Amino acid sequence: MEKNEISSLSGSLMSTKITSLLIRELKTGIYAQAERLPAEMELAAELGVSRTVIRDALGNLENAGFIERVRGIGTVVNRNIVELNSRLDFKLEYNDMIQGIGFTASADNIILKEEPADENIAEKLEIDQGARIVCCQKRMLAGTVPAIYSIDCIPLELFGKVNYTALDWSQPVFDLLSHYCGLTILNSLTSVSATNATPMIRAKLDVKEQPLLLLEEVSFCKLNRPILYSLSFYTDFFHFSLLRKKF
Amino acid sequence: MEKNEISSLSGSLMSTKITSLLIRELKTGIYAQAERLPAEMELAAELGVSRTVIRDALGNLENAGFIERVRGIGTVVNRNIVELNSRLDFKLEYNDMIQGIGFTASADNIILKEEPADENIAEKLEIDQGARIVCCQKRMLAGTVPAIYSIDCIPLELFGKVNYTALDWSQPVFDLLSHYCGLTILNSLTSVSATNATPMIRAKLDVKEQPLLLLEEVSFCKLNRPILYSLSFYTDFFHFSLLRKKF
DNA sequence: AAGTGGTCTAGACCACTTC
DNA sequence: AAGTGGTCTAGACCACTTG
Repeated sequence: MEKNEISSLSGSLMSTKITSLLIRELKTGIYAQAERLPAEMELAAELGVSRTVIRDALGNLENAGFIERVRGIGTVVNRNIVELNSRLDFKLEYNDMIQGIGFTASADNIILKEEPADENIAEKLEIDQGARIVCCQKRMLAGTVPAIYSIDCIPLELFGKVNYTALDWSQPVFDLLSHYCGLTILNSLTSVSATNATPMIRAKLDVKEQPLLLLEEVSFCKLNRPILYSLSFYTDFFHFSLLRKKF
Repeated sequence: MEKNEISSLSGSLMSTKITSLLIRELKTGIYAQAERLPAEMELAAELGVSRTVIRDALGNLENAGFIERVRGIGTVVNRNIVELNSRLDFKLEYNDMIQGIGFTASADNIILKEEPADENIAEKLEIDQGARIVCCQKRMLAGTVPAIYSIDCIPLELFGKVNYTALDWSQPVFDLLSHYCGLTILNSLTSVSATNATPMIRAKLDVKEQPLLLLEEVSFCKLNRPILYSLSFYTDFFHFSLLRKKF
């Protein structure tokens, strides 16, 4: 963990860089076996930043449940939570989720359409009803096992002059939005439910009796701007974890 | 929003008190219509605390998705998120969840048992396999509609000299743990899935085809100490929302 | 008594957006 | 140029836990 590593980290703010660094060190680095983190003043000195920045970063880690800070004791690591990999409260691309548990991700059965927005989608994406949206349905595989069926809807206007039909929609939608629309997804507001879905989706996911987990979500970029509406159907291939906090 | 209100707020740390205050003001108080919050220096002056504390509190609000802080612009309120009421990433007692959406909460079909912990529960609660646990099953109603079936398991030793069979188990388990064991639940690690449950549970919840949402959770008090293992089966009476963040 | 995190002061400069 | 949030300095004291 050297100072010069920090400048190359993701994130524009120093505290987010330190946050990422500490998460990495907690998961697989020099704190991979640690039950405590060093004192705030120590960390500040080691990483060459002020205690302010360290406290910001530790605050982020605490919010994510990775650590607990206790007066008089120190910064205690919560290993149960550091070691989780499929967290429902973290927004990831489908590919990253699949790779995160050690499988090769791929997509097939891709259907690309352009449609007018219905009332529901128009409201969610804050666009006019009837405005054109691009809808991409696909099936995601983990290795050879079908694991997710997704329907992603994006306002056509976000593509500007880009011809969306020429893009490779087997790529993660996050990447398309980032490369061709210059938009970065920061978070998503998600509704969770259990469903039997449609016979078509059940067939594609190769399930029989078993119900599916449905995530209906609106994804936002900077300043709460909605840019993506999606439905994702999950088989029990994934075991989603979630930290629920008292407020 | 007066200074003397602050001292009576919940939480021991000043920043958590300010956090609660600001959430209340954002939901139903003087910022209920606000698109922005005042500048940090202004808030600090108004509330009689330093900018440090304000920044801690705003950090909490940002982490919960209520606001976004932008350099050069200010603190922007995310009304979509402030106005949510059933958040899956917030840990609430069943009663509070039901009352939160405007219904009267009650419990029936209560079954109380004492059992030895099986391997799974022993591991989750960090107790010896075979150690005695108290299991309380019940059905929660929203008004007259069955909405949740829950199974709560607590290590017997936590009750010390208290005779648990004499307690009123229609009360929230949080309250029993707090009053009789002196333990406060801070958060829970939850596994989310879709299930058809058992015929008994389906019958009690009065559902036909519709699958249920299952939350399997371990609840923790201070220093990551597990004190409660529970299974909760939810009908589609609840519409759970969740903020998923990119990290 | 020593060490920890939580709060505070009273500034300062930087990066960014808006006017 | 003015105002915002992000970072920083160089301290200080308090509340709490441990030796």
